[in-house]
Amino acid sequence: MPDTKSRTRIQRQNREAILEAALEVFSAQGFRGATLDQIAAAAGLSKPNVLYYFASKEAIHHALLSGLLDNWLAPLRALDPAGEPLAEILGYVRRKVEISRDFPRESRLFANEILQGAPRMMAAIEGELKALVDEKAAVIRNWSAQGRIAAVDPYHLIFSIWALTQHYADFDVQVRAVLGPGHDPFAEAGSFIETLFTKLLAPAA
Amino acid sequence: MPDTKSRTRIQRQNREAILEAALEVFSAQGFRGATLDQIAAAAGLSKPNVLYYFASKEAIHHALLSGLLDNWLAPLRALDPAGEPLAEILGYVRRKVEISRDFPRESRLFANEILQGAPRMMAAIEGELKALVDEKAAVIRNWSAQGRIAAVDPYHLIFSIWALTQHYADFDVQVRAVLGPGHDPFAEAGSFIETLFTKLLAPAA
DNA sequence: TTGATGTTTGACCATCTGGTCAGTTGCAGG
DNA sequence: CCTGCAACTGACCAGATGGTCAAACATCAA
Repeated sequence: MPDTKSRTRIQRQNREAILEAALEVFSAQGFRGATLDQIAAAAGLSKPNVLYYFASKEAIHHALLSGLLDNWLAPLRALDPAGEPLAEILGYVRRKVEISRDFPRESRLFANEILQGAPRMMAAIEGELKALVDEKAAVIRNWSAQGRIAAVDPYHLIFSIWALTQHYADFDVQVRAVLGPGHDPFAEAGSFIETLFTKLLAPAA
Repeated sequence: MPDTKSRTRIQRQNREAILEAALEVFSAQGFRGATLDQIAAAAGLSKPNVLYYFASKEAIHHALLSGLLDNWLAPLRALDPAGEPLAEILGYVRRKVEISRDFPRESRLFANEILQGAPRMMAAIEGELKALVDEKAAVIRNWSAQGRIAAVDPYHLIFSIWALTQHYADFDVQVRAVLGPGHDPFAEAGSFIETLFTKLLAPAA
């Protein structure tokens, strides 16, 4: 199992193909629902060959999840304490909507993991994720205290942004089934959610 | 497989025990992740005995899902076109929060199903669910047109209620991990979400 | 060309899992 | 007490699945 830093061209290509295929399969079927044969077929490789690049099914899943966390936290990390409060929060919202639109499989992979009790991500959630949220919640609380935005619980503000944006990726089939054809769920959601938070955060008169 | 309408006391008890156990296991592991052995163990029965009451794993899952839909739609169904608009919508929100608090496993079962593309629920979603949402969306749109609440897209209003309330059931472990101890997520969420929609729906001055 | 290393595969294995079945046990009505 | 049906079980099966391995094949520098 060659996983030192020295990767040949073929190694890089095949590892990439496997991760892409695994994302497709894991996000649609969950960890236990996915099979190595499905992943191998989707990657255009034989099963033993897949296991030549990754030690186990677990290892593939783990590689996906660790690669995911940074991208997942980036939008919140970019929230600037020195910026204009409402613009910063709406910017965060917009970035999250875009991520849901452009990376729905990643969102579903994450949702699957949390739904099952986050067995393989608890550490990251209690560590990195919580630390970042704590930090940004303090920033938002400060903005509220200064009267620059309405007084809201910053944690639940963040949760509500997660809930609203991820919903459109995770429950995509339901949203589309209910809306019927001729809709662009993410575009509509974007402006709806923006309105929602604009009204919520308007400072008291 | 005795599933006529005539059920003995033991039949009722054991079927109930199996469904309860299956809800626990399916909601935590997803359909493919769950095994009959787990369900049988959780129900305190042997595997063959479980299959004496239900024809297959599929049949158990199906029984759970069909029993679920009605309870799931009830809160929206209760939204009264003749009532006071804001009170009706906030009442719907409150009912959904309570359901997330009291039936988180059912919420996760549902979430698992939708996440995987709703393979066993598409019909119900495109049928019953869509019909009910269409009906209530028309009611809400009417309220908006009359200026009794702000002008909002009624579909995305309903989606946002689903997203916010179900998030606290489906992502419970994440919410608790981030909040840390000493919190009552559902109580806090309840008042946060109520505030959110109150501000959103306030009619234009 | 050749050897060495990296890549790929068919065949195989142990285990798990949904499901079957013949037969045993329990129980209620006569 | 007995009979007949409901309830239950151990043993078993076939297919799926994660993973192994020896051997074959490709690639490339010397």
